[in-house]
Amino acid sequence: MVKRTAQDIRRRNRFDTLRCVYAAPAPVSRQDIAAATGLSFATVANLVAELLEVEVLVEAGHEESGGGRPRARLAVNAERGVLLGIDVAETGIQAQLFDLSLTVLRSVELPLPGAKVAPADVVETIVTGVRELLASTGTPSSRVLGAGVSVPGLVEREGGVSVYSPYWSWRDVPLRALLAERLDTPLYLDNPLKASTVAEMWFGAGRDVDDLVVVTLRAGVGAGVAVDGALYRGATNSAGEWGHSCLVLGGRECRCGKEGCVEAYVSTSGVARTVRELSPDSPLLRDPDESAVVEAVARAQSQGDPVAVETITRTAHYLGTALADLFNLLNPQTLVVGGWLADRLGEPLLRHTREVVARQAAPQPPEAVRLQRSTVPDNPVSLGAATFALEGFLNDRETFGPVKAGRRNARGARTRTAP
Amino acid sequence: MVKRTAQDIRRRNRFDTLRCVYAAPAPVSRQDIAAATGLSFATVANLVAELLEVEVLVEAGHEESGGGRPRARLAVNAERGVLLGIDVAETGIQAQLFDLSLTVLRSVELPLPGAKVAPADVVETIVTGVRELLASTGTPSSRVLGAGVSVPGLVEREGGVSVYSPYWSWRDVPLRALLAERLDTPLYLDNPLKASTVAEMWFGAGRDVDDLVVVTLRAGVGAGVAVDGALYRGATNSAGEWGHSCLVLGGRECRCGKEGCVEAYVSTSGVARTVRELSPDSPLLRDPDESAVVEAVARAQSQGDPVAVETITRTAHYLGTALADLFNLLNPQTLVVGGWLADRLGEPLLRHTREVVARQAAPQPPEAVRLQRSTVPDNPVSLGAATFALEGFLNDRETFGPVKAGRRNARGARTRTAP
DNA sequence: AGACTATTTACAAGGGTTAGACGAAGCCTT
DNA sequence: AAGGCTTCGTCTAACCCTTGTAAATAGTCT
Repeated sequence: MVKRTAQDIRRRNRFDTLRCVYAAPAPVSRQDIAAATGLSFATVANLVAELLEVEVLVEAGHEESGGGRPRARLAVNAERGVLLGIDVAETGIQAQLFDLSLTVLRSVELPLPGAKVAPADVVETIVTGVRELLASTGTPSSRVLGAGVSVPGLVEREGGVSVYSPYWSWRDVPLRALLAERLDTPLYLDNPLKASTVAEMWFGAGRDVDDLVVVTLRAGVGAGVAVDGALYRGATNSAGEWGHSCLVLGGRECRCGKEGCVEAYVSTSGVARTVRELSPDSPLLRDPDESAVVEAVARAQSQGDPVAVETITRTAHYLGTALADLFNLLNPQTLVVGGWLADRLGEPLLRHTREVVARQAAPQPPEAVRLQRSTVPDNPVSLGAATFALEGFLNDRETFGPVKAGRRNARGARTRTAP
Repeated sequence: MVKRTAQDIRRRNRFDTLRCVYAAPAPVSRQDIAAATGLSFATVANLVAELLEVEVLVEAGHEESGGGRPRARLAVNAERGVLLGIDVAETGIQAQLFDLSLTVLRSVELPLPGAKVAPADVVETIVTGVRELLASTGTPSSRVLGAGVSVPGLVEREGGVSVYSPYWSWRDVPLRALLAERLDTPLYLDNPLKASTVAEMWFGAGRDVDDLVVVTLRAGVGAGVAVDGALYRGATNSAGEWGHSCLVLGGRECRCGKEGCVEAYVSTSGVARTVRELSPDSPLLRDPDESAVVEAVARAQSQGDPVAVETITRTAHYLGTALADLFNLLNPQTLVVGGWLADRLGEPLLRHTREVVARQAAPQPPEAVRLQRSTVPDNPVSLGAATFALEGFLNDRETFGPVKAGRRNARGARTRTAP
């Protein structure tokens, strides 16, 4: 059984406090934070003092006051340092440099060799990308607070090992160790589903929600689950493998070897297949590339093309059925749909899906079924990876010591004066 | 956001400590508890002292010692009081009286009126059952520490309200309030899935596991999820509604109105349907009652009857597929299958199911896929209901105050002697 | 009886939260 | 310009929880 200590509470409260600051569109006051987190004002003041001390937060002006001392406004100190977020995908990597407010400063995309990709190739590409990001922005590596790396597949997080990667058939590749030889910064490894979920929790629809499910629709599909404000990882950090859940027993063959997987219906290739099933010689299939088909469907449906419209309807039916199951099983406060496919097919798909979900999720009352599109801009995976680095930094015991004697003494407290 | 305090830690540790004592087949020492929970010995000694004080635990002899002070053995004080567990099902209720070691002292079953069942009927039946249990055992009601009531459907736990009950079309019935008028004991309301899961966590396969999924196969089917040693409830306490997840899009009609639900395949009626599909005039169907069909299948398969064997195989295929999805999505340490159907079909079903799950849960390594039958004897629902009452009692601030001044003073500690 | 050993108990220290007193910083009135 | 009023932020003492460690305890062994 995992042990829980008082410091976990503190850590959690620090997270909540900071999440509040990130979540707000404008600088917030200590009072706002206390109200939002449910913590006492004293505690918030404590935590904020600590965050100001290490310069993660800064004071940013004051609120208007109608008599009485004006509230100080707090904001993230974007200048405090930078974070790296790296999204390793099948065909290439995207590396992004963020300031501490998690604004993208610069990004690069680098292809991976087309043939069999070895761990060394990925390491080399990442290192190149990182060097380029730092060089082009003139950032000394001392300012990097941490780097998050997302690799597909099963990841053993603490050890920084890619346990299994489907594309490249990796087994137990100690990726963090390999990268640590080349990069001098704290490294955090996880997979894209977890990264997207964390991004959504800090900066997206999960900001003011404690239980949510994030579903990502791209070439593959998957889910991330957050319970009680924390990412749910399961026993071996592989919770959320939802893409190969069975939607149709004995249905479409899936690339995983099974039949009827969710992914065979609501991924990029799944949608393309739906088009082919509906109308094998539809002009939508002119370009055989599956992404192109999806783009074509998106364009055509807005002009009322019947095949495109029916494709959307069917996809919504598949997706809605699968999502209703998630609602019933996990009962989240809200369910977020993101990923390239969801972006492309956008509101029309979601609108239909919402109807299906509402119908199928009975006996859940309809208002309990909140379904929304991801509000995270740009690439949620690299943002999420950077967020892992942020979380890691916030847990750094060097910076955020247990109520440091130094600081407290400086303020004259904590030193027992009596016998 | 829900607030976390230091007392939560204490409460949690108290639970863990006691769970240890319950879990062990024989009385355990403080050292055993410390080892099992990962707590320091001092803390365990603290908690045990408190539990001894309120007489929930008693010392039960000493271990053999090869030189040195022998370890004291601790056991639950069964005499400390009694708990009630009430399982309200479609056709009748089962009420059980437990001592504090959660041994059944007596049970009664009472039918509910066959026609439309009103809340007052259920209340009346429960009250009758409880009176009978107490009268027949000569238990004064002052010895009852609490009563747990399981009702099917959606339950709003804090309020003690049955939000929706499918059998009787109840909506927002304030069951706890109604019962409180008639019974003078703390009441805890929840549904059968949650109850079974909690029973499994305290007394079954979840004793030494922090993340588990409990699947119940009866007339209906459902799941319960425990995360991090605590029951996962979701946003509105309705997590675990798994029975109407889609297994076959457009498949068998389900009584819920949807098609292809898990429940239409692996419930009692689902199995009977499988038999009918396989061989419409099989002798297994002689008795048209669905439970009787399942019993017949269980008997016949052990004699190698081909229809029965094929029924088992198919059911295992359905069940295995559905369970593999749960493994992939939730990644529990272990998955427990219980319920009348699982009891009847027993090991043959599980053996086949295990194979299917192992095949379909890739890329999970096979050893990560632990699938076992429920080890809770008798009725897990009423046991779980009683466990809710136990948990409630353990959270009672009267009994387990925050480090009570009284007790501590008696022992001479905690009173600052200096200025 | 005395030595030895392992278990309990007691206690102080350390980490956390929080109410409440008090100084600080603005508005407003006189 | 001074003083009242009001609200915010800091500080401190009090309380809750865990835990390392010294002292007391209760057995076995010689």
